[in-house]
Amino acid sequence: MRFYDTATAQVRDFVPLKTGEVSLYYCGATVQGMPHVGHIRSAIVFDQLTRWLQFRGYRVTTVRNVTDIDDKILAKAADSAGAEASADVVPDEQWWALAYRFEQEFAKAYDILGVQRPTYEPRATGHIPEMHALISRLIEAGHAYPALDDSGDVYFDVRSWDRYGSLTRQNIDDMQAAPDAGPRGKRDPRDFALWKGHKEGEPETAAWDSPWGKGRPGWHLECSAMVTKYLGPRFDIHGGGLDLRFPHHENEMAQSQAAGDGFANFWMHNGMVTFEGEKMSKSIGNTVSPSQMLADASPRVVRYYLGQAHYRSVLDYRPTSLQEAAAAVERIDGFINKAHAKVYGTGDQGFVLSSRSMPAAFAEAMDDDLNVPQALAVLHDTVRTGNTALAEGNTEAVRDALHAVLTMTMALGLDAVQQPAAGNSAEHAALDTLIQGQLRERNAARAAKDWARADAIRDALTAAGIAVEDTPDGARWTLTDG
RNA sequence: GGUGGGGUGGCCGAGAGGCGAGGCAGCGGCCUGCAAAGCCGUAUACGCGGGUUCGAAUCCCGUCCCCACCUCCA
Repeated sequence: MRFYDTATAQVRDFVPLKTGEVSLYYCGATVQGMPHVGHIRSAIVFDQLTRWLQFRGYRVTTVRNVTDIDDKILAKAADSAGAEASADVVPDEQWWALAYRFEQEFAKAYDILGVQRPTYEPRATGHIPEMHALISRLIEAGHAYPALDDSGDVYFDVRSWDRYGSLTRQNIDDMQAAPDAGPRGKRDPRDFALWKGHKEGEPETAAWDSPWGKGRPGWHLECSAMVTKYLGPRFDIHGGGLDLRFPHHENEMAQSQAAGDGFANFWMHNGMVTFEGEKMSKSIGNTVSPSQMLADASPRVVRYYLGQAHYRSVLDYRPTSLQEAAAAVERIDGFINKAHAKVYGTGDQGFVLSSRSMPAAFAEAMDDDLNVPQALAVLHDTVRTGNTALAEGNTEAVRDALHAVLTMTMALGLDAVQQPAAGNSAEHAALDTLIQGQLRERNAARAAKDWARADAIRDALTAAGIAVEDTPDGARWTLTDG
């Protein structure tokens, strides 16, 4: 198994630090607003990674943080005072209530799209003591200092750490300084805040006591403190969006290593979702939310769409994208349904993920830096083989293809999405009874070569949203919707 | 200015020296009473200009364009 490691800029063999176990940390959301599809892609990518590692037999410990305190959360909560209620504004909302409200929106989207819950999902505000400890270590080691003014901030001393910039292979002196950084009591404009002193006007609830005065944590520090707490000073993989490479991940790495922690063995970054060629982001305002996508497509289709490209490539969203994904998913599902009926009849057959049913080419693709597009090509090839077997009535071959297809969809997490209620419900059974009656009548008409009557019955069913297909084993019906 | 990543057929999207991944759409055919679904076939694809090689989308040189990061951002 090998992955691309951002820190070394190459694909390297992946060997876990502890045999049989993998520790994975990936950056979750700053819960300052509604999730958009870019956030969700990242979660799906690392979910695919987690599932694949699990499929390969590793015990995976996954940590995804929630940044529940930051400038924007405080600003938005402040803005909500006396504001009109709207889609994502609750008047007079406390910052912590706002953060939790959006945290739940993210959780909802993750759940619907089948993103496994991480082993731990720590919130920044719950780890203040760990952060203080890390800051103290850095100050003692001479890599951090309290602000030279009276802001109460504590900064990381970039010049004191000669490996600063190594993650992104940048030279400090070549970097552009922040536009309006100002002196702010820093030794170097690129020094970043580990601890932010409490400011006039900020709520008291957003300030914690510390050896350096009241304040709140800096963003980069949170992650370092939380990774170490849950995964130890050295762990296997640190993930996140490509946009977090700098400064966020660079700073995390600098402060943790300067404090003496080994930190991540691999850095994995997912590509951005763009909309008409431009990065989807809250600041540009060109975002598409998961709920918008889910209004047009089933969760399975959305999951397929967001997970189909290679994780490191840009995924450009276009209006027709979901329809194309839907057609591909229908092709897969059409085979699964027909094959299932052929092999197991109407009875439910529990299916267990098994490496024996996994085509070698699929596994090789996944092992090779998670090459999902190539793995999907294998999946589609298997569907074709299965469809041919179905047409030939070769039940053995249909069963093999079905098992292979189910295994692959499970490995990709496509089976984990919440499906619309169907299948075994009483409603479905009632509907089936009624439709079977119609189909019997249609069959009688067909036997009598009364095509007009046969087609009228089919047209009526079609109009009701029920598609009829004639197969070698008789007519089948499916709901057109979704 | 610095650092990364790209430009592949109508669209999406893999590959990275030698039988044209896969999906979507299109066209032709098979199947069908007709459909649907499925299957088969079908494309002078690799930004541009040079070069290396028996052979280049893949390597080298040059060149144009795009995106991301350097400021909160998955």
